[in-house]
Amino acid sequence: MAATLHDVAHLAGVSIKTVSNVVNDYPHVRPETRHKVQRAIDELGYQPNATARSLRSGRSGAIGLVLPELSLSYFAELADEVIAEAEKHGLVVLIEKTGASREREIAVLSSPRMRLTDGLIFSPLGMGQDDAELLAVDYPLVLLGERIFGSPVDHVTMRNVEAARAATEMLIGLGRRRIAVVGAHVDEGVGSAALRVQGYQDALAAAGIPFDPALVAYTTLWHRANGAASMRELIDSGVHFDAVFGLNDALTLGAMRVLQEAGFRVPDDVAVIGFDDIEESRYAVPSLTSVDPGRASIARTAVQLLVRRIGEQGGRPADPQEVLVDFEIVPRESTGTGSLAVASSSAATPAAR
Amino acid sequence: MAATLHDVAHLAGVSIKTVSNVVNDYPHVRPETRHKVQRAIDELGYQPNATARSLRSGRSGAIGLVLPELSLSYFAELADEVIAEAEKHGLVVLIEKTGASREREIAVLSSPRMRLTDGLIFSPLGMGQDDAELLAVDYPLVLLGERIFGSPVDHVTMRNVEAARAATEMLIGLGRRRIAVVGAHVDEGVGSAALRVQGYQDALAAAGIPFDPALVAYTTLWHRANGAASMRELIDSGVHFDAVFGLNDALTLGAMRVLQEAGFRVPDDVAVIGFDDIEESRYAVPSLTSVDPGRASIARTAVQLLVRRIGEQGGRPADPQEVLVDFEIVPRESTGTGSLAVASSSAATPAAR
DNA sequence: ATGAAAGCGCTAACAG
DNA sequence: CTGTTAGCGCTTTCAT
Repeated sequence: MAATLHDVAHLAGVSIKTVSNVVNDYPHVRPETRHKVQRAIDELGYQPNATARSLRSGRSGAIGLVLPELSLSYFAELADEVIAEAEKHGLVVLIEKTGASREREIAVLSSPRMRLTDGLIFSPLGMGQDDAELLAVDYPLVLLGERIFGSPVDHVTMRNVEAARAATEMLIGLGRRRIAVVGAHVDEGVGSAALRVQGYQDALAAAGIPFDPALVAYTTLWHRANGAASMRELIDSGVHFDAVFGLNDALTLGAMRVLQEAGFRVPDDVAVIGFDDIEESRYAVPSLTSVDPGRASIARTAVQLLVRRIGEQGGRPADPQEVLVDFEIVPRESTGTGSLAVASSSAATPAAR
Repeated sequence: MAATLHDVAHLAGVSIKTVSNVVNDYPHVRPETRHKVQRAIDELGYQPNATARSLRSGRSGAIGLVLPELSLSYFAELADEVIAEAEKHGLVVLIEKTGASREREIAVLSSPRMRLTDGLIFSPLGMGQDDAELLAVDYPLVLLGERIFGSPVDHVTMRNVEAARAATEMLIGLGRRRIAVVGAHVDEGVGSAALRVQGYQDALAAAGIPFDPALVAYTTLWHRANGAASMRELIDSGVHFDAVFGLNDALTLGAMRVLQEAGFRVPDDVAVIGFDDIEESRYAVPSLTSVDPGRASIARTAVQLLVRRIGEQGGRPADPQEVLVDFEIVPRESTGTGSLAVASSSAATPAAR
């Protein structure tokens, strides 16, 4: 049986309040007493009971992170950064995955299991704008992503339209005119796909390039397999294109794979750019140019906003904030613009064998 | 303020015990009463307070998963499967990352923050055999990985030696004799690296191929960058090789990238096989043959063992179990043995442009 | 079938 | 500076 405050107090010959004071670094404790208590603590291997503490204080020291799936690199990397930032605030992270299902997302929002956290960072993929009011929960919540805007909670998101436009402009700047898009979603007014396609169209329009619907490949999910399948369809359709803008990196890597398999040279025949800048893209063959949407900054900001909300005393809560983080294009080989930085060897002797 | 049992009891005109009975599906409640209570619950939007429940019952319904890093695909995919399995048991997963630091790992083991969980699935990378006794904690713990054996806790691990041997034998079966290894660790008696190198050597010995230390590339971490750097060194060293066994996939993908950059054809000049079978390997160019060490099975077994431990009543605890899961080699293009399954198009018209 | 009451281990007034 | 005491919201004997 684990030791309690009582046990320590008893052993040290003081009251539990004093022990509590020592444990919580309350300033006004005589050094002598503190010492005595500390010894008892060490002797018994006392560890405060987090649950009891939490019940009493109303804080658990844990925040929840709700994601579609961890095996999608973007989310895994995001989770890593959320955990790192949470740790700086003394918080631990409970991860719940929804598989991008609207029902699961809604269920998690009202799940009592999550009552064990002080607040949630919520990244939906199934819910849409119409579900905005469901976000008005009675605990601190920070929304991520592009599914819902104008909700009553803090929201951290990226500049999808601008970033997609910049990516497309880069391809145009390379002289490409037949730019395919992989990963569009059918009938979706909002969400990452719609916004990024919007940016793509904006760029075309600004450059006076007509939009050709035949160049748009639709998928449901954004996994590698979907990108591969889309590209296959695109190629089979016989449509001509000289560049590809993939709406996320996983998708794009799958597409690029099929592209090469089909005999296209990247970037010579087809220039390729992705979105997310996951680590893998740096090591693909060829390395994939991508848009870093500001993932690290999103994670940091989300945790900070959540911590602020959690810390809000009963008073008047601050107005919900919408934070847009900055993006950046990371040029690599797939657009022929990258340095060979990653894998260049100072004296790479191709070593014929 | 959230409603409590009292509020509900008051509104329904019953005692809190009755409400509790309803909430917990206690059988002996009159349907009529149950109904009345349910209405009060709905009306108030009552949600049981997980913390209070946890304090009273001694169970939080959360388990901890301690990993080196989520952005390593192997661990992200493992985490995904642990979460899925935990959910089947009604458990939620708290993830803590250690960055593979021994100090952090040891700290987490005794961290009161983790007292908020009912048990831990612990995957160390920094701790070693000498730290085995530190695992004798007073809460349910399931060990993963190959850093520590014979500890006093349940342990789920893979057949490293056999799997590595099988991988090497596959390369030998392809007629390769100069097989390089990427990712070995210096001075390590135990751990994944040592075991897998062992399997590699066993295979060589069994085939009568002399072991050439010049073919072993050492790294510290197993990230893509390390594999890339190692391969660069190997190539620069001028040593001749016709196959590569990478001790994990990330590493191997980095190595394969550099290999191709340096002008080697895979698998013609150099056959490549990895270890872990992460999703990405299916979409690499060429797709990477890999050893699936039984990740899904490890996740499932670990959760099940932990759940069993958590459920153990005060009585005599079961003896610690060591579970070895089965592995499987997944042949793909990098060894010239793979089907084109992933990306083959039934009618792939290479579409000259 | 339901109610009363005693804590789980801790924090936070409030005394002293 | 330290002790006493009252709960946080819930589960759980023990009665009734």
